[in-house]
Amino acid sequence: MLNTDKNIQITLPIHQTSETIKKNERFQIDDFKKMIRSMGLKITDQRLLIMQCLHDGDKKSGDRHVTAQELYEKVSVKDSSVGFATVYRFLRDLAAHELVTEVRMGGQASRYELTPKEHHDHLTCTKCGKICEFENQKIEDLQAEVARHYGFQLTGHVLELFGICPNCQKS
Amino acid sequence: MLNTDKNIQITLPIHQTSETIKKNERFQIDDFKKMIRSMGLKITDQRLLIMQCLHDGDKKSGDRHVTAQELYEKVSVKDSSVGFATVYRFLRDLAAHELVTEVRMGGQASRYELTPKEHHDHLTCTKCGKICEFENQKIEDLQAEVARHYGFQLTGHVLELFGICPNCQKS
DNA sequence: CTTGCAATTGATAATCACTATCAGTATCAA
DNA sequence: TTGATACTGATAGTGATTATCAATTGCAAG
Repeated sequence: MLNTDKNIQITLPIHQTSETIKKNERFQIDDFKKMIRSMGLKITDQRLLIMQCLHDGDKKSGDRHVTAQELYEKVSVKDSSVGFATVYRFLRDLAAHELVTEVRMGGQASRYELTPKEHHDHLTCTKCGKICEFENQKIEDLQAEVARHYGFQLTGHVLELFGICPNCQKS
Repeated sequence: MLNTDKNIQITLPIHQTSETIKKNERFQIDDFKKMIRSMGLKITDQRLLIMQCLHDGDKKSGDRHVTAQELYEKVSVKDSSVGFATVYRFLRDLAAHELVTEVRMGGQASRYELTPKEHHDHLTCTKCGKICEFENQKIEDLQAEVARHYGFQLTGHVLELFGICPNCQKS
């Protein structure tokens, strides 16, 4: 059986004080509820938990881009009764409403992240894997122009620059 | 049984004169053989046929970006004994050696094209999978500027625009 | 040319990511 | 509280791609 709203904090790491937890989590949960409602969906414990896991991301690696499977596993740790169909379904809904951003790269499964408030692209070092996020309005404008030229209604883009970072250029 | 090297031109469109065919095809075949050898693979009739079909592309739509299935069907028309495993396998080898470029996007199957000499980016329809190629020097310049700004030595990039094509906007 | 053997092939089964189905369950407006 | 309706989890199904393996073939060495 799932936790109800008022005791969802028991799924959080033990070392945090319950004070901190309540304050932080309460804020996020309300936020999540708004997002779910904005899609015209009902609020369920499963969906809140999925959003929480999406939001937390992979704390170890610091990577917010998660596959559906990985997300399902994260969710399972906190509540093993949640089925993966629910995770996939909800992720699809979130992506359709652009509340999460889907990135699919050759061969691999799709990766998802909560759509960041400010858009950014990536500049990745091919040696050390370091990622710089950047934002360039001129490039965005030109992209829109290109799409318009071909009569496309632009819905998204992937811009990844690859290079050698300053550090790796030395060695 | 597969055609041998010396009569492979029988698979070409009938309306071309055999003179034209021999000249054009001879050139391409030698070219293809070089590419296959450069990967350290053996030259087989199947592989030559696959490359030929890849090169010819979809003459009707003018789209060179083909899925593995579509390519398999093209190949099958010319020689129905070629298995689809062979097509997939060879396509994977070609992609690994960057002789073909793979474009994969949300939900749909991968599309492949012989890696073009001149660089271009893609504008992909998320509904039907149609791909438009474009080239925009201003965007390239801005990318270089961004990289310079972060002290990166730029080595490559991926720019994929996603949207709804004019056709799919109607329905 | 033969020949030998490793590379290649095609058929098939398996896998992988994802989706549809459906009976049971939970949400929430009234 | 309640009932229509949305949601859920289990399961089976799909479509693209990959692994397996016995039979075949390319090609280099003789």
